[in-house]
This record gives sequence, C-alpha cells and structure tokens, in this order.
Amino acid sequence: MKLLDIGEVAERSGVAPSALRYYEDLGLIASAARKGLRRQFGPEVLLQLSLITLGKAAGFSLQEVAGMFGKDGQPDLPRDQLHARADALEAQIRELTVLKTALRHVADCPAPSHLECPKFQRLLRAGSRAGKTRALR
Amino acid sequence: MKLLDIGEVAERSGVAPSALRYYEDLGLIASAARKGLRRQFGPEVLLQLSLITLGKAAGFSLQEVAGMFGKDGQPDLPRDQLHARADALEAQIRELTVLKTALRHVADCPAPSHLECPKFQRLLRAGSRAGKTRALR
DNA sequence: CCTTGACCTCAAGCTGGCTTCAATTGGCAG
DNA sequence: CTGCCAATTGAAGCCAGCTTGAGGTCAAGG
Repeated sequence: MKLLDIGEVAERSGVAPSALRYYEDLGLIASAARKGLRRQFGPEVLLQLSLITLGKAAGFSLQEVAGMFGKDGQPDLPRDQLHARADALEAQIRELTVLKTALRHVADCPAPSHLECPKFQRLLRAGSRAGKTRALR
Repeated sequence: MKLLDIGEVAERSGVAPSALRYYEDLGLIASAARKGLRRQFGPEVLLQLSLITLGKAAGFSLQEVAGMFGKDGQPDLPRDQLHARADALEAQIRELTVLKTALRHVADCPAPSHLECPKFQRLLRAGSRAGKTRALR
C-alpha cells in the first residue's frame, strides 16, 4: 500500500495541508503512519475527503459529518438516524428550491414591488414553513 | 400604518432582537422610526426577514443575501446575475441530492465497507464533480 | 410622580473553520 | 556530508454572525 505525503493529499483532494492537520486533530481522518515527523496518509483518505467535502458543501458542520461517517467512512449512526438526516436534507432541498424559484421570479416578474406580489408572498410563506420544519434538527 | 417594537418583530419573525439590530447595522433592514430611543419597524420587515432567513438557510452569507435583495426587498442585481445565482442554487441542490442518496445508500446497503462499494464510489465522484462546478462562484 | 421593564449603545466575547507565523526537524538529491 | 526544502508543532490571528454584559434611557401604568 502506497502512502501519501500531506502535500500530495492536499494537491489531489484540493484541501489545504493546514486543513488536513485540522481534520486529523478533530479525528475526521487519520494518518496511517509517520516517516520521521511527516504524516503518511493511506489512499482511502481521498475518498473520505470527498465525503467530508460533500457534507460540508451540503451545509453540515464538521462534527455532523463526523457523526454521519466515522473516520473510516463507515456510518456511525443507526439506520433510522441516517434516514432522519436524509429527510432533513430533503427538507433543505425543498427550501433551496423555493429560494431558487423566488430568485427566478424576481428576475423575471416585472412587478414594481415583489414584496407585494402575491405569487412571491406565497413562495415566501412556503419557505418559512420549511424553515420551521428544519429548525427541529 | 402600524409600527412594531423590536420585541414584537423578534417574536413574530423568530429572529432575536440582537440579531435584528445587527441586521440593521449591516443595512439589511431599516427601522421606520424611533419612539424615544426605541426602533419602530414597519410591517414589511417581516417579509424581508423571511427573505433573509430563507437565504441564510440556503447557505448564503448575509452579504450575499443583501446583494440579491436590497433592504427594500427589491432585486439589486441585474437579471442575468440573479439567474446565475439561481443556477448556482441548482448546482447546490444537485449536490445535496447526491449526499441524500449517499446517506440512504449507507443506511440501506449491507456492504461491509462503503468506501469500496462501487455504487457508493460513483455517488461520491458525482459529488466531487459537482463540488468543482460550484467552486466557481 | 415614580417605578418598572423593555429598550438603548458600545464593547467584548464566543464558535467554527481554518490560516499564518515562528521556530525546528529531518528526508533526500548532489 | 551538506544543504535545501517540505513538513512539523503550538500559539495566535481572522472572519462571520451573533450573544452577552454593563451601564443608561424613557414610555407607560399605577
């Protein structure tokens, strides 16, 4: 098994070395060994980093990502909790969709004041309902 | 037109008074008047706050939200930029969908190691591609 | 008129997620 | 063997987005 220098991991994953060390501190990833002082990472960290990056992009904190997938990339949570996460994601997706629609509406609707446009208001109300649902997590 | 005390706005919108003052500092909302020292808000701030809350939930910074909708709730950006925003949102939605699918897969697939499951790897690669696209904004 | 309590301002503090810096170590090419 | 250059550590710093605290104001009810 070939091991990777932190610099190489950084380059391949697009994650800065300082961030990688930070992740290691937090226990999100683990280095396989040391060569002298230097961390040597196994190739699997690249996949784990994809997972982390994806989770972050999805708006989860590092702690939350760590909770979903242990540092081995295995799920740490029971199935029902994972599904609950997925449900929360679905809710967030609905919210984003509302915002997207609202944005396109604003871009296209020639009404003078959007805050008074009934269509727009409906969109917003839908959004705030979604927000409340999501607040539960 | 009836004006609202900051406490009432807080209660109705679910946004803390301190946050409301902070938003005002940033120019995201404006108080219509003062009664003595006390801010008096027009009722339209409630709608504006929906917008702000929605934008935040969608992962935009306050600055970005401010850019999408001025403090009057009117679009501040030219149409094409608004559409560009909407496109970015669509990309983010795709990412979230990938994560959601990955999560459900992890919850349901009985494979011993997900990082080695081909289905899962495909999901992740799709996700990292999306991530690169989105990095452009 | 006096008290109460919601509001005010300004400054400092906090969390998350890193980055930067200074001082040091050590792998490896020549 | 030498010297370079990448990597190491620990502490400090930075930004966003608020919250908290101290000390002050004032509108309204009794």
